[in-house]
Amino acid sequence: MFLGRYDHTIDNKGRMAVPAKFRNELADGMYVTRWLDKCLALYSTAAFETLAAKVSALPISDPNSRNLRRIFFSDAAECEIDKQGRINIPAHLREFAGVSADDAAVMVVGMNDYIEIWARERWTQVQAQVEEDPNSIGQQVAELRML
Amino acid sequence: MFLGRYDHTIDNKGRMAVPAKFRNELADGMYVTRWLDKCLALYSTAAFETLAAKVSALPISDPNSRNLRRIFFSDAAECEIDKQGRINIPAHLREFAGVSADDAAVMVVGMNDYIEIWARERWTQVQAQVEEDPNSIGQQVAELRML
DNA sequence: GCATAAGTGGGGAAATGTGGGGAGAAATGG
DNA sequence: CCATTTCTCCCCACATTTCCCCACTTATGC
Repeated sequence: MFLGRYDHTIDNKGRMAVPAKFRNELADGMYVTRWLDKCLALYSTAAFETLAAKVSALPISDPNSRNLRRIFFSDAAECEIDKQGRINIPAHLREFAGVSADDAAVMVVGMNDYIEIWARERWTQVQAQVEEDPNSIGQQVAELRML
Repeated sequence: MFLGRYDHTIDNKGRMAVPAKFRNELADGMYVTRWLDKCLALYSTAAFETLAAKVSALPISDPNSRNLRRIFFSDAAECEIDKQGRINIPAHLREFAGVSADDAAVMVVGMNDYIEIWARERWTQVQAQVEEDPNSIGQQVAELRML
């Protein structure tokens, strides 16, 4: 279960520290790929394979399904963790997510069954956007509790 | 069943003592997250997992659902209790609840199936608000009897 | 009043996040 | 084919944070 958010950096060699609390669940390897809303997604091997199967099962006749499949697979990369607990994010993914600058600030966000990696500026925007919403996050969660 | 309220403090390391009477029910672990009215909620593992499953089940195709999910999981944290019966409240949650000052005063409130954590000032405000409106509580209780 | 438990504070060891150097592999150009 | 450059990976080093343990004070119960 990936929870919480962590302020990290991607150094000028493209390395990013994986939050220590996430490493156990990623011990069997991990995969990074591009994701919706201009962020990156990091999956454990098991989760990635499950998701890959689901994406592959989408009807090839549907244009949206084809596009999702393209996004998902074409930019995916396996990540290996070094002795300092860091992974290497491929250059094209760093560019996609807007974290290609030297020592770029990123937010690493637990999403229960996967992890999202955001340029910090974009993350604060998302957060601000949600806070502004009159139908607040708390309210929506409260409604979910009732179900 | 969580009952009663307790005057506690969060020290400058972010640690807060869990009321002794709550510890039995939280023996299997607990999770803290943001909640309505700028307070924090503390759940038992079972209760949190139920809620997390509901949030995870929201459709990823909807941008609002994606953002809801982001905020929910990014502000949640598993809490481990130390030998003194304390838990660590993550910094971003302390800020959210207005208890980021050193040795901040908090109110820990039993809410039957979960626990609320309040900055003491905010708690007294809420209480005062209720006192000002003597009819409302009686009225609501009366309405509840109808159910 | 005494014994036990509960809440609070602080010190020290270990883990975490980050930066940089250097060996080796891969790519480029002659 | 060789020499040079570039890139990747591994290791070490440092600052900071986190975690664990011990000690003290207050509250509770017999």
